[in-house]
Amino acid sequence: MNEHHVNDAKLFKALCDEHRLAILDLLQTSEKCACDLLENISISQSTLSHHMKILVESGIVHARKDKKWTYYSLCDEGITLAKHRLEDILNKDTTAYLSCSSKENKKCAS
Amino acid sequence: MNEHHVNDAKLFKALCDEHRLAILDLLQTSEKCACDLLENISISQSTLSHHMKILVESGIVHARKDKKWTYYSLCDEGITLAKHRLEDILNKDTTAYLSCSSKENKKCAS
DNA sequence: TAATCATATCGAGGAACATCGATATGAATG
DNA sequence: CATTCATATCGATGTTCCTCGATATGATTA
Repeated sequence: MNEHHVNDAKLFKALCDEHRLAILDLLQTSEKCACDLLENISISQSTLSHHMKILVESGIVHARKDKKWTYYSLCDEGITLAKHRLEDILNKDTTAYLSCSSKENKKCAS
Repeated sequence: MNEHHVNDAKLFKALCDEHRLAILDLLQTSEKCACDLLENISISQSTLSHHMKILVESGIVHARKDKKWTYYSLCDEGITLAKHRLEDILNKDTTAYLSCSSKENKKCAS
């Protein structure tokens, strides 16, 4: 299994949960602390903390600690990377070198 | 919970598995039938069929039946949609109207 | 320094998912 | 028309993930 695919799968797993998408939505306008997010999403505090960890580890969100609070914001670098990875995965290769597999024992004529 | 987030989560779930990413990689150069894909990925036939169903239902991949074979290819419309959804989710809102929540009982000064 | 507040971590329960072998379906072939 | 081939579906199993309450941590406040 290609290691890139494993890493890309991890990246997109951060976007697989509806609560995490809602959190990203809230972060679009500005940096927010955990208590701000918690006020707007119907999940427990421990669950929010779990989701924030996944978002931060994906590189899409940045965490900043100040006094008692942790502030979260969208991270430009992670976002750019995610977009590029999606481009690579979904862009058709227009320089295709073969129209089908090169195996000789193929029974399938595509 | 916002219905858009539920739908977007479904879309990105299609990209969450390393085998599905490997399949998309194989489809970049050209349309492939299931047996072509099976030759290049170390999973069982029933598992491949399961993954293809998820990819097709996500709209990213198109399936075409001809005689005994099913041919799969990247679907331009689904790909465009996926890119747009990622843009919407990850693009910072530069027309932000508020720097923080408007709740009055906030204890957090962000 | 005891109490309170914001957040993180832990452990458990349950749901969703990937995987497989067995089997079904439906088309081609001898 | 029985067999083979390509793919889909089913049912079971193990793993991953979301969720929660309880608790830990670490900073602020009375």
